[in-house]
Amino acid sequence: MKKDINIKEVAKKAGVSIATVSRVFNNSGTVKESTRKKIEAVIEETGYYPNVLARELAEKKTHLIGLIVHSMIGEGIPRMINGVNEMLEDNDYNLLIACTNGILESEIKHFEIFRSKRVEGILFATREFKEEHRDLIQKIPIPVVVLLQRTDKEGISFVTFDNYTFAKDATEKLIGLGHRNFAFIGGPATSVNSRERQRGFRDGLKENGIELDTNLSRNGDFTIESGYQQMEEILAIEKEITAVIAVNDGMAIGALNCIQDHDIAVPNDISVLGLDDTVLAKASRLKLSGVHYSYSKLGKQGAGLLLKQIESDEALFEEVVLPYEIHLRESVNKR
Amino acid sequence: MKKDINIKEVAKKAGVSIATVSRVFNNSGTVKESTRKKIEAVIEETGYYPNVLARELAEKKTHLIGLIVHSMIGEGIPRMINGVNEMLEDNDYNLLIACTNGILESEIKHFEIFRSKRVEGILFATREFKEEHRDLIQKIPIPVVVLLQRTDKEGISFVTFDNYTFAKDATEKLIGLGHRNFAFIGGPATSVNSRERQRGFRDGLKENGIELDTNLSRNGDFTIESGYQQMEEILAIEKEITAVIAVNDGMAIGALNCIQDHDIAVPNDISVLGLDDTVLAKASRLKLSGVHYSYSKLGKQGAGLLLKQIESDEALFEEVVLPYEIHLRESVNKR
DNA sequence: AACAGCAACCAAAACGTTTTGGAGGATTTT
DNA sequence: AAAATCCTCCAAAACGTTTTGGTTGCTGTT
Repeated sequence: MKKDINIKEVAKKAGVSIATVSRVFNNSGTVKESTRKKIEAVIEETGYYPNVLARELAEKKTHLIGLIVHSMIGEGIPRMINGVNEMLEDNDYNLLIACTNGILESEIKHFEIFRSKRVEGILFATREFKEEHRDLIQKIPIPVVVLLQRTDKEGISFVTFDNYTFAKDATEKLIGLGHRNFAFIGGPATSVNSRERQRGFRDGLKENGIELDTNLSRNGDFTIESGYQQMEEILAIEKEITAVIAVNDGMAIGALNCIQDHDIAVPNDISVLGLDDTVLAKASRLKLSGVHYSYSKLGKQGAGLLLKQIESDEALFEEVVLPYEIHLRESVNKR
Repeated sequence: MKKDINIKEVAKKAGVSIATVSRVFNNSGTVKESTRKKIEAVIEETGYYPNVLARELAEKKTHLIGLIVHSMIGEGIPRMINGVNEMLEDNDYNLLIACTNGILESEIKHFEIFRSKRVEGILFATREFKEEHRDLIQKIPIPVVVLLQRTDKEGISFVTFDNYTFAKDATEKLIGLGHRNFAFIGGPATSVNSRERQRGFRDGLKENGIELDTNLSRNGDFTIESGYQQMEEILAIEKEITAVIAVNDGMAIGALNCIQDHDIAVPNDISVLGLDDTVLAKASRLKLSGVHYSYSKLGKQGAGLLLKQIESDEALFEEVVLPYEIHLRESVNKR
């Protein structure tokens, strides 16, 4: 370890007190032009830069935000982090990141680490928001904003997409195009967001008086392969369907490929839609339809909300639900 | 701000000195069982947890690593971060992240912020490693490991993939399959990694005595659309090619789609290979060939190397080049 | 009986800042 | 000419730890 020069040495070299050096560095208080010049010269000469740790200790402010996510993989979360980052950068905060793989113990551990690191606020994204999370957050005396998940109106702020609504909306768009025979490919039962989308889909059908064979609502694991696999099984059961909705693009692409491999025409025989909008949507020759929502904006707004809570003294509580857009592209047709 | 209880109060409540409380908390030194119990009871009761800032100030250790990346977008970097994270977690370090969009001023700024935050080491990924970066790193008295880029043997450690070699290797694989007429789709000239791959491709041809019409070596911008576009232009120039290599999957997919839209058979007429291996490779019905390398391992090794440098006193210098695998899938055929 | 060694603890220094309460001198006001 | 004000600066306290150097009293050795 190099020994860094500290404020005391600068003060000595400049023949002033450390208070004056501090004032010069932070532009606070009044300092005579000549002494300021002198101090600045010493700073320049010595390459002094302040020890932020000491400053933070004295100020009781760290300008640090903690972000806890369950995964880094996929298109969404990195974009979200990007958004968070932008907002923090604009406000001179720094970002501490932890990835938990959705393991509760790891989540708890990182809440504690972050707390003892004195972060000023925490952004939290998990796969499913549970009781334990609520308890955890309510026990912690620093602001927390939950991302990508509702918190069930318990005074914990969140910003998320409305999975239920856009899934229902997309379903109804297809119904509006004349579709009546649907199949659905959901994600693993552990994913709340997938369950919500599935619920939206079901309600969309129900409210339009359309029955669904429960065998035609299946669960994959978000991969392209599982989309293919589930579609294979759907086709084995029932060939009369005219539209397939998958909760994500990967499975939608898998389903699309499967259908085409069966020499069934997309979109003329079967329309395909993914409740998602990743690069995959534009990868195939036949552009996939889907729902677009901005993870980057979500991150930005979440961070903004958190900063607002940090500034404010009273614990304010806000729920933000972001908009979406349905993009019908080549994979969808009128009936 | 809540007032947190501090070690002094704990000491008072337990009727001991703060030194003893510190010893109990850190399991250092010897403490009588009975006093330990008493102190632990007070800690439990008050919910005391230490102020890491103060500890770090006293210890002159932050257990903090800074990661500076030029972008969060894409499949690679998030995986890399994941790898970094794993390694750091195992060693009880925390991760501070900044994203610069490749802007030099932003990079410099974050080096300084991180330094004054007293990070113990910095992982640095940039689009192109320049003079300025070398100067920057050599001026800074803390260990730095560069990721995804060579540093030109100047005592700055790095861990990267060997873009040149795998590109050449892949090219020669295709030559081995009988291909003689190539086209190439590179990235923007600003991307070193793309340029390296292009160089590998060229040398692969040259060493096998194959000429390349320079019009058939083109540059896109990494997007699917630009791959399509460049392929369109290639086909307009010369239809006799039998293999196309693109520096990334996106452009390879674009090229693939374009070729098929021209009713040219892949792989029978033209083989397609991307020097990459993202989800896109498995998205189309016809699985794309490519080169696989693990970003996650890169992150992990980079972080490991950095930690090693932090532990060790002498400035050690290491260059790590990670292995790759070439996957020939459906998009490639013998000639 | 004198002393060495050790367990258990404490007071105070050190870490490097910001901030506070004043002090000294110059300048303005009355 | 005295009083009030302002500018400039300083010494010291505060932030909450870890660590150092010692002290105390006890045990065992010679």
